[in-house]
Amino acid sequence: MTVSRVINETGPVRPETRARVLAAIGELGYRPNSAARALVTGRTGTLGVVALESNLYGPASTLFGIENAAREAGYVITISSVSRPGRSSVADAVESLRRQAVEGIIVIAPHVSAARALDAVPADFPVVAVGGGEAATVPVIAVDQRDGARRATEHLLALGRRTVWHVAGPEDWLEARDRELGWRETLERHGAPVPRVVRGDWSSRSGYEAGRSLAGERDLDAVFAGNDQMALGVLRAFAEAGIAVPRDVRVAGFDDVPESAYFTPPLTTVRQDFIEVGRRTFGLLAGHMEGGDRRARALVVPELIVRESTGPR
Amino acid sequence: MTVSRVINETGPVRPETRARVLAAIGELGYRPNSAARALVTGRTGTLGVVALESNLYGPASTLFGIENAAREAGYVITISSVSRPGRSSVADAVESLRRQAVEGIIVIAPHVSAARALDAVPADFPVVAVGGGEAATVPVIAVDQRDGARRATEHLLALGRRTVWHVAGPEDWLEARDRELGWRETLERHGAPVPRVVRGDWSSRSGYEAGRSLAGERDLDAVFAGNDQMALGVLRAFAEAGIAVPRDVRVAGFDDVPESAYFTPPLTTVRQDFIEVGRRTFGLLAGHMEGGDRRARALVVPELIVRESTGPR
DNA sequence: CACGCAAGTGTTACCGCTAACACTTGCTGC
DNA sequence: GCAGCAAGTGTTAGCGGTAACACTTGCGTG
Repeated sequence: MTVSRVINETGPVRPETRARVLAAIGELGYRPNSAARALVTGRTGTLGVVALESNLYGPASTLFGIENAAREAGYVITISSVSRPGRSSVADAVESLRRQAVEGIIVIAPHVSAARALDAVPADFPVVAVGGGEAATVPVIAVDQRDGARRATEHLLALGRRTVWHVAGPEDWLEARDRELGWRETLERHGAPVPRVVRGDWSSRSGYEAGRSLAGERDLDAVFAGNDQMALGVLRAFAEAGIAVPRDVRVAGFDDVPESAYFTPPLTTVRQDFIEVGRRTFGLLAGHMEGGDRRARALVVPELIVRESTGPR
Repeated sequence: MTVSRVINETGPVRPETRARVLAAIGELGYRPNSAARALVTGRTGTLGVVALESNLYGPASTLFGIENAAREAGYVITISSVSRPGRSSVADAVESLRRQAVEGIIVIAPHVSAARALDAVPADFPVVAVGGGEAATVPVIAVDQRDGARRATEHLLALGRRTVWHVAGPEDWLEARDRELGWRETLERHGAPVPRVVRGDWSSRSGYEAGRSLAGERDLDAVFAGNDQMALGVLRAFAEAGIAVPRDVRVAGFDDVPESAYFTPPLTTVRQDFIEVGRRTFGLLAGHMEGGDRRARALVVPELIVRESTGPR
């Protein structure tokens, strides 16, 4: 019992006794048994993260932001990855984490089906979604995708472009929807014609194919790609087609991956602060665990980074 | 007791009884308490991963490969991230995971200081390192960096280049050392002069600076960059300096990140199969946990991917 | 000088599960 | 007809901590 008091710093212990306990701990290599402690206290000090098994820059960065904030608050993180987002796979991951007795769960899967899977989680269990959409029944933190898309689109229009074409992400990704929506709204508000949407899957390859498809269009003078990887593919396709960027066509992306400043040409893009997203996500979960509102929302504002790909050159 | 038997499928239970138990479980929403189970069995079913807090493509991919293999084997993964590799930070992360009573630890930190931190782990505790160097006192799995560097360098020499310059990664990274070693050995074996090494930090920015520094060199006709991000920076610097790739200088990278096929020009690079590394890492740890050899080693062979940046065009 | 009280330490019970063993039942084999 | 055995189920103890309470000691107070 005295040992317990020394370790947890609860209750009074004579300094000399404390020293003897600590000495014995060092000598014996004693390590408290976390299972026994969890059993009696009912707390595991563990949070679960459902992560998409992808190297997409955003999700991976967010994961580390969460881990950081959680560690500072004394929690450890258990991950359960999901190869493709889907209602049942996300539900399975959540169930697997709950069996591990995590105290709360963060879902990084900005996907329509993931949002649906979370509806099934009991209201008294703390779950938070990153980018989970406005209709979610759990607290959601997100970067304001619509606003970011608006900024990029307005930037292109302000350069005197007649309209802006869009290479969108997969239709079942909420972020792709919001970016497309922000782009469309902005065009309409400015009275610009809304061209057909070319859809990719976030990969550079799909951006390349979109770029080849766009290269044949007349009246093509500005392209807003749904992320930087697809923008890279577009740049590549245009280079092969002899279309000069930014002279003939201006191109913008989304995310500001660290490489985008070194594309040919350097890419104008919308920066998302993923580390901040991670930290705020943890904060939201912590609030939820203390009985906060299930309808809590947090928005992170993105920032337009202007580089040569839309430059006046 | 009968419930325990049903859940764990140990011992005989009459089918009808099993059905009733399962029905009750469903009805009550019963979930076994993992802490209590861990307490009595002495097994937590948890593995720890010490990961570098970075978006480097390799480590993140490896992490998912490990998670996948571990999940299939019935383990869950707890991560402890480290902002910068160092003897004490890695040791802290290991200690933090051991307090969580993980059954084994995988360290993804191919860094000299990480290797030293692992020497301090007791021999009877299962630890495996990814890319931990040959001198490590724990089992190590690694991609054969020297061989990959050799392939890239020989490819450039075979194109009739007089010699190959190298943009190396940080000196305290084992992978950077091995790639540099493979490059140097190959030049020496072919009787080619060994130019000065330009060193970066894996980032595109550092590659760009290296490229600017190289752009002033005479006799520059081939560059082997330590990873694809730095190669991208080199390509950018050369483009700005009016050096045409591959016509004037040929450039190769390392990693085969998905974007490298869409660089300008598409990048010749050395592919590492990180998912395979992750799977084999888990396998090695599983072997270690069953009392395997602490001196076990596993090598994954990389593959040269030839694209336009070294092309004959 | 008896009493109350705080500091410091110890005792007991219990968290929820499973290993080990005990018990009941029905069948097989001689 | 009974020993022996397997199937199926129950009982007991203990994993290693902590909450709650009990106990001793020394001190200040009326």
